[in-house]
Amino acid sequence: MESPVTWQSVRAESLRRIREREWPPGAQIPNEADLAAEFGCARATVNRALRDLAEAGYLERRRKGGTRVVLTPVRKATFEISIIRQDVEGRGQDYGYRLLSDTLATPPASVREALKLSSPIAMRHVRALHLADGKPFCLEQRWVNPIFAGPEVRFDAISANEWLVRNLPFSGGDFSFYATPADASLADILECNAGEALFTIDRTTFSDAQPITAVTLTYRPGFRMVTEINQTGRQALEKLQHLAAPKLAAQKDPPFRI
Amino acid sequence: MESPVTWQSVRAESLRRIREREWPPGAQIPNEADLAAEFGCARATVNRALRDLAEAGYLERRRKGGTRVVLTPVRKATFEISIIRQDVEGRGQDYGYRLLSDTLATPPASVREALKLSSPIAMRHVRALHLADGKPFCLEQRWVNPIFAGPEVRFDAISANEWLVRNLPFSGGDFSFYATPADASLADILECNAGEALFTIDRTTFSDAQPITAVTLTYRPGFRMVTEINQTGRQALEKLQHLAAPKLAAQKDPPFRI
DNA sequence: TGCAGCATTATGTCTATACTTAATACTCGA
DNA sequence: TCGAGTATTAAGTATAGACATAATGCTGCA
Repeated sequence: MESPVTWQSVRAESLRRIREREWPPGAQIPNEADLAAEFGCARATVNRALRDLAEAGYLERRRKGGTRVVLTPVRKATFEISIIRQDVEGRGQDYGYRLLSDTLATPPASVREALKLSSPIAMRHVRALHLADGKPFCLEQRWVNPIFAGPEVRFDAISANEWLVRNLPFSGGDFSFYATPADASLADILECNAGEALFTIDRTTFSDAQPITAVTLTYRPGFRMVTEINQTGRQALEKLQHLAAPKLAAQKDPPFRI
Repeated sequence: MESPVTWQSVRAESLRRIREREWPPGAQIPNEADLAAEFGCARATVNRALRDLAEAGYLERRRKGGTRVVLTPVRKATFEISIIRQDVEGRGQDYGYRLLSDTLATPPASVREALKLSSPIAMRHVRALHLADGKPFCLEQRWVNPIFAGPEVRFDAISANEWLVRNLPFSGGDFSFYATPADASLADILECNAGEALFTIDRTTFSDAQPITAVTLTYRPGFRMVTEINQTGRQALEKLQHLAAPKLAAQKDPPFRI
């Protein structure tokens, strides 16, 4: 009895050919129908495998144009952005939270621009400190559109970070990551020296073009954000050995957390 | 004539139900067969749509357990890691490159550990500066395993970054991002003030458990790494209107570059 | 009561077939 | 020679049916 050729095994074998330059960078590979015939499986199975490799950045596919190995592979790294409490607890540390201020004010031009606000409406300005093992971990400075979280929503027991993720999930936006020097105020809050280099994340969030929130997260000195490369790893290699004894194979998406 | 129900339209309608809490967080959703019947399509089509939403982090699926909406959505941000030259050119700036040093030396313990080297073998230590519009953009400090790039490979015209990506692509590894203060040497090279906060990336690369390289990329002050959230966007909404008039729909993966 | 083992169930996947769509390549006429 | 229009190609997707697999949960025995 022949065990079926799985799409993972087709992916594994294809990846081996790419890695070992049997299919060199820039080259066109055989079309799905031919590969299906070679592997002894249905075209849909080949399609699934090659589509996966294309999503991972190994191949480029075009209708009629066929499939080719990318010239300069653009590797993809994926971050899982979890709420800060989960992040701290995931490090095995005690999580703490302290609301510093919560006022209504007109955001500065930079924030209005990031949120694509034409008129200078008043927004909630929330500042809060996240603690790990009792020590400052991350300062959250946030502008919240009061339409989404009016004054009845208090951020003294639960952070705006967590409230928003729980209550307005599934929204879009963008991130930017950079380094800032600690000014006197930041140094005071994060209990570090003025001038220290701090890892910082800016994030804006929208719901269907409506601005929800803009936040700056400033982490304590020494913080690192870690991820693994999107390595289509090692699995399902046994299946195609009658073809070419694949050495490496495939596991999907082992992403990381910040 | 009935136009066929596409998997994108099923994804769009499902996403709408998630967003509008018709399928609230934590709830179990109907099984594939039922949804296929409801939507009037094949189960495979529903499978494709729900699998996509699961990959995007909206749903959790388990055999026999069924499919449920995740409680706290862990958003995924995807970076495309391109070579530095492409990154600079993509900003519309002139790219320049200068090799600073290229020696053989024993890497320090921290690097040996990151590369999982048991014995202190000699590696190539390469330092080079990437320029944008003639000004320092990024300092590359790299340890390269000479097994993969011996002395015959020169890094004076093409950067190690680019040579490795072109010649040893498709390898795995990990990243970490953090902020460092500029010491005197960094300040000198990057033409900034000592003590300035610099965005830094550490990266290690392996090929099948063999260490290839460990690199530290230190960017000039003001550098920002930008990405968009993995927003399953807006498309293919017209198809299921006889069902429930979806408002939002789906476009896949708009990732960014560093 | 407790647990081993089996029945059930929902997702995962493969197949074969058909049709759609994007894009290249070719043809033919100006 | 060029360019418009058409034929062809390869990927994209839908479908029905079948079987595989992982987990749950029930049953019955100890």
